[in-house]
Amino acid sequence: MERKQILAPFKSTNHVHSHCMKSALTKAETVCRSRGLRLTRLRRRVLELVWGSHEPVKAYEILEHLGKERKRAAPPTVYRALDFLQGEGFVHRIESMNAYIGCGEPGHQGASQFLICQECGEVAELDDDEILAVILRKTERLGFHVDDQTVELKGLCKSCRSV
Amino acid sequence: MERKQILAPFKSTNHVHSHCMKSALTKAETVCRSRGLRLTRLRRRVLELVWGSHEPVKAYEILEHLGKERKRAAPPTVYRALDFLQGEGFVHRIESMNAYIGCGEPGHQGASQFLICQECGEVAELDDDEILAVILRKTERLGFHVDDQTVELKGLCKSCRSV
DNA sequence: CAAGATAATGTTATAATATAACATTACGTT
DNA sequence: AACGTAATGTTATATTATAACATTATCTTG
Repeated sequence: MERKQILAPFKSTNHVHSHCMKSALTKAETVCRSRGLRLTRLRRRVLELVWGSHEPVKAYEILEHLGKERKRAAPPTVYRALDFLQGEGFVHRIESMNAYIGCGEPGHQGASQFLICQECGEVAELDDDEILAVILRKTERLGFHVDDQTVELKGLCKSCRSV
Repeated sequence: MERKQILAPFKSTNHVHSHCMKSALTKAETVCRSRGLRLTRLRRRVLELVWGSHEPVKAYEILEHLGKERKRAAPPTVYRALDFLQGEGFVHRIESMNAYIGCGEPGHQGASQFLICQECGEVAELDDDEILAVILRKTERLGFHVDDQTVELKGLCKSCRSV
């Protein structure tokens, strides 16, 4: 099977978000089980909160939510959970926004490219062979070895363009 | 003349840094004059400090330097100067590091790709046609219109690989 | 099961990064 | 010189993130 290159498309208007979230959580559970990791109640809840939308979520927004549910929550609580989720490929950090987004293919370890709509805020995630290939080709020519890529593209998604 | 695509290469060991800095400042002055902008003493000094090395410089590092030279300096002093310098294409912000680097082609308005060596810290800057083209091609296919790209590639530069 | 080891979370404090809002100064124009 | 605008100064505070140590939960093994 060919590798999936559009990990998360922009959503259609009739997309049922609860399905995305549920599917992501189930996938994360499966991956954790197979990797011998603990998707604790806290980590699961943080993952859910990140998956609350297809827009990047800030650490302190998550913190606020948690604060309503438990006695209180301090920043390390959230940052540690996010670190775990990031490390396992369940969420990604959008560097240019200091925010987090659910991974379209939970547990996926490749290099992603993010398309961020400045109008609606939604983010799509690609793992595009050709983009990666050209980046590697051009940088290798300079003797550079890429370990980690940050590719964040801001602009307008299809639906926002046509409004 | 073909457009320059390597705006700032990794430096050779015998590179004379004062020349880079001087050339960047001169260029910035010229560009400001032609755009009717004021490269004030403060802005010039901040630009110099960013150009102090080929590694990204943090806002608060600049602030500290300024603090030694003037009575005191507050954050807005630095951030405002950086905003100006960024806006005119004299420095770039490296999003994944919260830091700033001199633009290899001061005043240049294109989309850059940054190669960041995790060993020596040095940054090279590209404005690569092919990378840009593939990104535009693949995103346009999805109906997405790119306004702004962040491409930051972390890894090992040639000299650090061969050590 | 109990005891010890390890992993996860809680807690307190503080560091690092960035901006808002308003006051003052410098500069260009007439 | 007077005015308007741009730049900088100043104070306060918002936002983002981590260090360090205490406690609790879970796992492992005797």
